[in-house]
Amino acid sequence: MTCPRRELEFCGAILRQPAAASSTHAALDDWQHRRTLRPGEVAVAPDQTCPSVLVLCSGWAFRFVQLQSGRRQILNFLLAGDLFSCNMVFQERCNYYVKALTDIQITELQRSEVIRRIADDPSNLTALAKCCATEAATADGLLAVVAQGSAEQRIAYLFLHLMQRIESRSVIRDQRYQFPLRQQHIADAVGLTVVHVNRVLSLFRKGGILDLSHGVLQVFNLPELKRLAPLK
Amino acid sequence: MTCPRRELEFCGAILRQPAAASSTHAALDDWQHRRTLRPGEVAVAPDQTCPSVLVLCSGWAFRFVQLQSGRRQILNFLLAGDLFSCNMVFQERCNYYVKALTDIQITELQRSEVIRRIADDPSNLTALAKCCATEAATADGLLAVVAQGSAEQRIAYLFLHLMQRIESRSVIRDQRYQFPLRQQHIADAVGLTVVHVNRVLSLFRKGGILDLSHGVLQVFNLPELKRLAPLK
DNA sequence: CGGCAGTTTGATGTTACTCAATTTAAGTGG
DNA sequence: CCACTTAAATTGAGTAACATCAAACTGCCG
Repeated sequence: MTCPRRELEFCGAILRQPAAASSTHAALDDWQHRRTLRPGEVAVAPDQTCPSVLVLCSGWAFRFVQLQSGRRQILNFLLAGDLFSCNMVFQERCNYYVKALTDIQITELQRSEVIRRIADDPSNLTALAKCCATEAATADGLLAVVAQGSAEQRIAYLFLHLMQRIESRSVIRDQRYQFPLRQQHIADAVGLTVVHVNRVLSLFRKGGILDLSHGVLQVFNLPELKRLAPLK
Repeated sequence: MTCPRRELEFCGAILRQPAAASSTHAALDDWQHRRTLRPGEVAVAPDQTCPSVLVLCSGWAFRFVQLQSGRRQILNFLLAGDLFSCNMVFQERCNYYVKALTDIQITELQRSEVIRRIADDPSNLTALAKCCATEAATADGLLAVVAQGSAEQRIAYLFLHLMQRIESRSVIRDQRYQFPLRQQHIADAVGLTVVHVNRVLSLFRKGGILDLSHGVLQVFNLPELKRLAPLK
């Protein structure tokens, strides 16, 4: 469709390419299916079994768990091409929600077919492994910074991390990034309150480091931002 | 050796069983190797390339990252049978430390052989996937509780989580668990200071919930402990 | 006995939370 | 285009949780 070529990116792309030596696009359509969601709509929830492997194909989404205290923890943000999670390849049940942040398109891949392709082609297995490794490293990094860092460090880290991921997908001009996050999302991702996130963002703005508004992140002082983030 | 049968547990056991239809134990010895470490010794560090897949075979260890602030974040604790991390199966380089908490034995598996066995037997792939899924879920859970929970909730969660894992490996009597953690380790795992961990532990003790001393965790009021932990 | 690592306790400081109100931005229907 | 509604961002004041600093205490080992 209007989907960019990088549609399935990391794991996804590599899952798609080595189809059984049949026809190119026509044959693919019967094991993959497209779905569209509006902002705020839930793509998967922990109680439902999910028969297919889900890949975000355009837009932004986020994966989170709901705590019984009423709070939620955003585990990560999903960008175009991201697998919802690597577990999804092998597990029917997931223990998290995925919600659309913007308008999104998601691709549903038939699980059995995905597994077959992985078993068939070792390079696919390697690709999946790389995907798992990245996912794990991301989780570790966020844990470390949330557990050990100050509010400024947490937010700086989150932004840098997202910036890198966006950069790997598209060309950035003038250090401007499309950033459809609300302050509440940032808060839920790094374990702060919205109010406090707001204060830190104000500080960053006044300090000439960056400005996030109207869904656009603009970085003025990248070195300073990097200095704040405690690892990487 | 003196290693219990559950040596390689989750992934490990399944990696070992389906050897190429050759002899049983004699043939295995040439692709796996045993190493012994004392408490505090480092098994792997981020800068070194690691030619083999490492499995903890006895004792306790922990995986952590060192932040430039001087703090460290313990990512998880390793029990007998645990793979150091699932990434290790495919990646030579790891971006974390693993350090012995007690006397430990570790098994080094030749990576190429491990990969071959996974590729050969689909059930091994499934086992590895299950291992990744568990690892990811664990990471997500810890992140959520560290980001969103109070000091008491964090510690309660960590303890419950470790208790479950110990239970899955051995029989527990009287709610007594071997727990070789120092308070510093708890602090570094859940993002608190030692002093504060100490206070919370005192509270738990005075509240008749549990007592951790001399390397033994004894739980008196399990329901209350569970009530504290915000998820699971 | 002295030294060391770990634990415990107290006093004080600071970060980040809570509650509450105001302002701005973004829609929506007329 | 303008009144009306709603969601998001911003600001202030008071508070609670946790950090920091410092010291004393414990058990252990040489």
